[in-house]
Amino acid sequence: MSEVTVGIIEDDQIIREGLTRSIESNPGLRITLASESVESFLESLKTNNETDIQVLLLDIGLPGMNGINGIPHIKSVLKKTDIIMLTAYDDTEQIFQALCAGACSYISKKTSLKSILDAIYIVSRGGAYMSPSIARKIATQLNQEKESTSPNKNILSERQLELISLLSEGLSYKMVADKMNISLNTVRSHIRNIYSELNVNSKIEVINLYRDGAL
Amino acid sequence: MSEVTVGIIEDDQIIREGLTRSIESNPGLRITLASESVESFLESLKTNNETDIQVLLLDIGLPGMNGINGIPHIKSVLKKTDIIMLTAYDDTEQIFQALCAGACSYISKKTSLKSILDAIYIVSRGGAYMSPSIARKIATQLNQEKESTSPNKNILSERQLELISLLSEGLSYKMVADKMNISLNTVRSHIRNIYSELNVNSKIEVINLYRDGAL
DNA sequence: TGAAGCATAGCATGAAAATGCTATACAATG
DNA sequence: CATTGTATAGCATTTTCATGCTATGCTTCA
Repeated sequence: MSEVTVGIIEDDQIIREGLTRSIESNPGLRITLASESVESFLESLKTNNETDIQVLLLDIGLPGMNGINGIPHIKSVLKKTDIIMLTAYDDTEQIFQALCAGACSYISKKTSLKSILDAIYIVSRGGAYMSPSIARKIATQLNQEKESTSPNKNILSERQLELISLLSEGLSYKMVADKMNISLNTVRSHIRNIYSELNVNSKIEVINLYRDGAL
Repeated sequence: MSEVTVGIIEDDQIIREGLTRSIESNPGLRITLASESVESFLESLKTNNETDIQVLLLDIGLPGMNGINGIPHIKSVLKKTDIIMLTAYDDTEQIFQALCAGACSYISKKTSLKSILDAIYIVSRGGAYMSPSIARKIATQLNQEKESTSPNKNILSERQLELISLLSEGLSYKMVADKMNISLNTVRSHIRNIYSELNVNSKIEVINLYRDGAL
């Protein structure tokens, strides 16, 4: 397997050069561009006509544009580059913003150098790396988002939910009946019961509730 | 540090017993309960009055209630237990459902035994473990909620999107027509055009695309 | 200036869904 | 042992949807 090309955007010169040295000392990795801000990074890309960056280590706290806001700009030029956030801030909000903006991994600066190198390799192979504490924050956040005390939570039976799940895939009553091995009329009965329990009167409304995790 | 107590719910006897042996052979870990279904697990908890399970390995494909649907039931009894999904299915939808339901980690059954043991330790210390490929799926999913990789992105006009938006709220054609101040037949025309542009043939499919941010 | 795209509108028809009833079987529960 | 809840099933009716056509007025753009 050929070399993995790596970029760095990090404003702290000591950290940036330390990372550069560590990465360069690794035979499978090569730094193609290291900058101290998103702006200068994008400019260097243009002037050097450099596009070979498979993995980018990106700080958040930067002079000028911050790392998260910079992601769309970077992605618009380097469409195939995978971005690893490498940052001191690791609160849940920032993690989510970064991932939603297009980062594929998020690592705390406290992480060992070895783990950072591991992460680069993992990402270059199409994976993503999340440290245990960050993975936990993601899990906790996801699980709270739908922990809503919806009044409709748990009022439907397993069978009813199964039926809704099929409906939500776009199946007709007839297809649902076949798939669940029940008659078309039974599907209708279930639907009637579900509608009256949820106080709705169309498939769409039920599916919206289902997809919002309200059931 | 004291022993980590572990539970297992897995219907395949060979896998269940293999895991049990591997875990028991590890001095820091102890199996307190291994069951072949959520139902029998909950029952055993009751009859044995067992509540000491710090980490639970949970399969999805189980007889009776599936693992994801079982999470709320388990959590209602074992509030402090951390759940690791250990399963053969690893599509994005399932991963998200599991995490949203309250699992803190998700591991493919293809994962090495060592990684599974690592995951148990990590979780018991308050972290979470995501394999590279699963972490990547999570990152991709989060970021797709705003990205436009879909071939259907931007192929619909403003007016068409407005119409879909109303449809997705559960309005009928008639209600949409009133709200948009156009005739019922015009709504039909729009729908026809939308269906042919998206290559679908039902409201549900369009709304699914719309809600997935694919339009 | 003519083609292309979009929004508008109509008519017609068969398929699917929503809704009104009733009814049986089984398990759990008080 | 009667009640409640759930899953099953049937029939009938009205409404809504999906889809086949055609057609006009308005931009935009080559």
